[in-house]
Amino acid sequence: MPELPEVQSVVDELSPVLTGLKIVEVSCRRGDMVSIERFRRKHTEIAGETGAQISSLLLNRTITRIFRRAKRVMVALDDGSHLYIHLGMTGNLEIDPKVEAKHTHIVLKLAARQGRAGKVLAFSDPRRFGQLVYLPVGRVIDEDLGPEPLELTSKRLGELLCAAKRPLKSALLDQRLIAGLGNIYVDESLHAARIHPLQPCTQLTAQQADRLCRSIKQILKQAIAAKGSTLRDYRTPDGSTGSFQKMHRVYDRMGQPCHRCRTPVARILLSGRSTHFCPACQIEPSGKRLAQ
DNA sequence: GTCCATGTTCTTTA
DNA sequence: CTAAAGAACATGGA
Repeated sequence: MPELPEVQSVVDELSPVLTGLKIVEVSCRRGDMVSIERFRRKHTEIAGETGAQISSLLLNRTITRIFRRAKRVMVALDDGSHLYIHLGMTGNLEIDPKVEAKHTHIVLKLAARQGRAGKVLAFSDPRRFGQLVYLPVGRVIDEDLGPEPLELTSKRLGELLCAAKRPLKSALLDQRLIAGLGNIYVDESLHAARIHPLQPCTQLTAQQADRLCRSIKQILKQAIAAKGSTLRDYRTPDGSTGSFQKMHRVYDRMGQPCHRCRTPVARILLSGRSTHFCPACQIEPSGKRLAQ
């Protein structure tokens, strides 16, 4: 479900409703959906142990701030610790769910305070690729994450990318280089910048880096304004859908005409991911390369 | 039954 | 050692 625009939309909705509220009840049904210190693919510990641990760490804490870092919904707590929710592919955060979803794994109850209503926050995720991670005080929240794409300069983007010897798309998906883009927005950004996804990073020109940087920011801003793309599962915490999927130029449009030149959109497999591009307007580079 | 899916980590290979 | 490629995770829809 979530890349940067979807996560930003979730955060924008959660923040005004939950900030300042105190966690008065934690219900963790699956210990393998939570972890401490870092995201783990699979848990080898005794079932339930981490869940109980996290529950006691969160109980009676007050939420001081909610923000986004990369694709993570970050929650700052009043003792200086943080937690984050990574939504994986199908994760969903819902406020005051009317009916409990089939795959709800963690539920936080927040008390009413200072004239503001109490709330329930439910984290559900059918595929269970997501996770709630607790970060103790002092733990770096940026570990292994590259810079935010919306804060990049084209110079920095060029430097980051030209070091890698692989297709541009593969580098753009690497969260250690740039954190927040995923399959949809990489394809859309490359199309907007008229760059071929298979182009080697080493062949990136300064002009292309500049176009790419502008395109990434423009696409992300438009997508945030549209509250993200709802392909299937994604909903904001009040249950509404995003609408940016209507503005996709290449993603999931194989065979349909390119909006710029009417050439049918192509689809290939790259880094194990579906990759969509216009074979006519996403062309080979010309000009001086940033790397040799 | 098959293939595919907005993501990431872990393992294997080069 | 590093970098790249592939498998694994798990569920559900077409």
